[in-house]
Amino acid sequence: MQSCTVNMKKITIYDLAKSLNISSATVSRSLNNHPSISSKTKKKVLAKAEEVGYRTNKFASNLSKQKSNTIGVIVPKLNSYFVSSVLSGIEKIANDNGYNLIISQSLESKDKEILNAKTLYDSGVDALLASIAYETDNYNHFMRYIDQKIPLLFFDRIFDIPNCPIIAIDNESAAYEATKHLIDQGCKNIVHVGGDFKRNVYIDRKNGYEKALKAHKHVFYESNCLEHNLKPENVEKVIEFVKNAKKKVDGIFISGDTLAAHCVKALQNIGYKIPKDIKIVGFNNDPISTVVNPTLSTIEYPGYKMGVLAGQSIINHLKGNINIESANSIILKHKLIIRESTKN
Amino acid sequence: MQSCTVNMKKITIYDLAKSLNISSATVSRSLNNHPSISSKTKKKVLAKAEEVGYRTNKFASNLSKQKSNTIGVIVPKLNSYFVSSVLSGIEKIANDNGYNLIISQSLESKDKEILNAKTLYDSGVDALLASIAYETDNYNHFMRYIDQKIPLLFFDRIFDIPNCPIIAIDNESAAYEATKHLIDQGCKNIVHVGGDFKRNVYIDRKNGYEKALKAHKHVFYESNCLEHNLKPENVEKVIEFVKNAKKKVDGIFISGDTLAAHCVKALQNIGYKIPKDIKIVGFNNDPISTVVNPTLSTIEYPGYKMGVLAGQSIINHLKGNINIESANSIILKHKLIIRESTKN
DNA sequence: GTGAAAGCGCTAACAG
DNA sequence: CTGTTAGCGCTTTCAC
Repeated sequence: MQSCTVNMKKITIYDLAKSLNISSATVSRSLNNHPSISSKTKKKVLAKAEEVGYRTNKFASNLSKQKSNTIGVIVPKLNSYFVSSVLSGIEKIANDNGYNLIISQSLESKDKEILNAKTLYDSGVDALLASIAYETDNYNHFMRYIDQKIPLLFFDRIFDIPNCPIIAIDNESAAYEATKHLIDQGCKNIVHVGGDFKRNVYIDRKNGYEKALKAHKHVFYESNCLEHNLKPENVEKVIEFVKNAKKKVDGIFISGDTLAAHCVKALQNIGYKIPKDIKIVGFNNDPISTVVNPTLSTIEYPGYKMGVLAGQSIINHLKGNINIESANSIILKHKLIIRESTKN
Repeated sequence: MQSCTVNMKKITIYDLAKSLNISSATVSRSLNNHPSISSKTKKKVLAKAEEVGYRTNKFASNLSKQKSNTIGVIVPKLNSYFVSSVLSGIEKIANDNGYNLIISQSLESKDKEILNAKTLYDSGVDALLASIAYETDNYNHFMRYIDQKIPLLFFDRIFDIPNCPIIAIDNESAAYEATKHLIDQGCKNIVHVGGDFKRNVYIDRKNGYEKALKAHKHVFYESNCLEHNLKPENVEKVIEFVKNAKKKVDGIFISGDTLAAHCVKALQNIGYKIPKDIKIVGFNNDPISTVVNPTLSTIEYPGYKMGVLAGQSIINHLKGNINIESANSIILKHKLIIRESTKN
């Protein structure tokens, strides 16, 4: 590796062409491994390029080719265990396939999401992967992608747009299993704490909770469903609810491990025994769930895998391996993990 | 918001120019809010642009302007609480200032980091923010940025390159404080578990640990320093060490909360009382540290803030507000947070 | 197998 | 205040 200490001007294919006494077209073709170039010239060009440290100018190339080798990603927020697992998977696949990732976060704001979608469009991303914000209630801002036939895939927090692939888990049946597990363990009055019930993820889970109750001859009370942003700061709301409940709460299904873990601690602080008095199931299988005492029963939520599949799926689209019209929905398997917080 | 269902061709400034009977230059200037255009024409152009759904082509613009409004980021790995906090901060600032972020992860591999650095360079990032991989042992692959005067900033895992700004915390004194705290609490034989001691972050902490011991008349043993990748899977190594230690271990300073939390649990499982038998201090103030029982004393490590500052610093450079030659190092304040795991 | 030349869409120096 | 024009660096069609 030569360390180039001279502050050299950026060199172009013309420079290469000149110093080799060939045309810039030949240089370009050689660099792109075009079949109709003799391997001799190719070698010559490559060697020279290496020698002088030539690096292609992607703007020019993209402008000319009208594609960017870049995939845009919009997530609700970056600093979440689940999201960063997904991103890690996406990045792995993208990178392995020579794609760059432009990542932006909506911070759960619809306006920011709209802006992000615009910016990424302007940036000429070849495809967009999105997981939508709490606030977002329509998909107008994504129509541009669809109109321009830019592959668009939603993961986790999804919209059901015709012909638009999605990757998610079956939140409803996951919630059903979680709730059923609590029922099986003998819980008589199970409370559900979920995120914004406008979002597919959370309304699906609520529905699963409801179905499980009804399927097992429990009464479903709307009032037993707490809508909550799932941040640990708000653990008090849950605690208050439990304390003030007319009928003793003996089971809680919470749509997030971090909050669940904090609930465990907070409930213990005011004298409840977990799992004896109250059994708790979380969601996500965050690392936190194995550390809290008692360890937390939860739903395994395959973030990294979701990212990998999202990446592969969109890249397949881009490479034309899959007919983009045949929108495929991928539903990943979840898994109920039973730990101490629901033991009998 | 009009939903354009027709699959329209992408429109350019020439289209706008033609339909308004003005020159493309005027359109361009209007779009960029150039001072020397009458607000009347500006309005006209903007209106038309909005009407027909014009979006600027960044490749052309970037090619012409030789800048991309894009900042590259290389992190060791995406799925870490600390990293995602930093990224969240960077993204916030970048987005507020109209910059895109291209994010890539080295997965702690030197080769991948080199490749990422190349790719981002090719992608024409205006600046690069990097936190280096475990494996990386030289900065040749960053020289290109320096040669081309592309602002380069290291955060957290840093290299000391002349004139290259860094943002980090004072790991040595943080470790010193953590160790001193254990000493103050009466620990007589304190073990240190750190990451790869080649990395500044971890060697600095080790040095801080050593200095604290020596400053307080404790003997420093190299053999009491465990080099470790800090993944919870390897908690056994720590446990084995503690069990087999000739002199009873009564304090552990661990360079990461996740591992520390798992150590707490694992040690409890084999009969140790925390903090009575062994006191433990972690690092990072991850959410996990407040959930483990006993809660974990740790060093607060301001990830989000680090990201914000990294973003601001690099954007200031880019905007020319700060002389790029005056490389400024920002050392963020850390804070020892005392919780139950070190109580007496 | 290689070269010439016309773009890709936008910017900016220069002219008016 | 606005228009003309020459690039930015690469790709690609059409010739040879």
